[in-house]
Amino acid sequence: MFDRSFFARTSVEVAPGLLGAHLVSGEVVLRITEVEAYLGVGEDPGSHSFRGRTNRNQVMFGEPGHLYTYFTYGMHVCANVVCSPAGTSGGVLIRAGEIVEGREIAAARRHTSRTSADLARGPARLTVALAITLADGGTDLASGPLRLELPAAASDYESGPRTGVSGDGGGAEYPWRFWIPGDPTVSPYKAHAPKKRP
DNA sequence: TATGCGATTGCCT
DNA sequence: GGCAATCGCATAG
Repeated sequence: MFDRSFFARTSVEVAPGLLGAHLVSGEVVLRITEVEAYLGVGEDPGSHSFRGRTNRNQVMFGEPGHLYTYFTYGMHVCANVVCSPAGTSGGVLIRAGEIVEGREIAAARRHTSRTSADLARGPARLTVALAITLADGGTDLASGPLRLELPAAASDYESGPRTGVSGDGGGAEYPWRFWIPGDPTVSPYKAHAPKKRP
């Protein structure tokens, strides 16, 4: 099932509802176990859209329920689901999940992972496992080979500070990381490296 | 135009 | 546990 209006709310409201959802990419299906919410213009210093619309983040200002992809650290692609109504911005970063179908295909793409839990544990790892690239940015996740299927029932979840978000006024104080408790595919929490104090 | 760093990962010690 | 890899984006000048 896919309900567009589900995504037309703030990313913090949407994020826990994505736990247990299936992200389908061709033959490979991911069960989402960990996400992070990023809000919009002027609301969230950790968000790519904090300073307004740019060429990179423009899809976050479009129709909710689409895919926002970005390139980082010179080598990695991460995937978000666009939230909040068109004209406003926000997104939910898919941080980790369990491959529930097409495990052999995903493992072939992820030749460095040794265990099945490692296949899609981490935002850049799961895009490799699902073969999601920058070219998939803007895709409508309602239908097609790359799509999102919402869970029938809400999952239990825990929340805490986001990973990789700087602590000094960067929005690390907000508990906008959500995960399914006890799931082995949830990435271990790692606080952002503190900046040097002169 | 120049420069610093990031919503990370994997290899090295 | 520590750090290199690697380049697009945003900010400063």
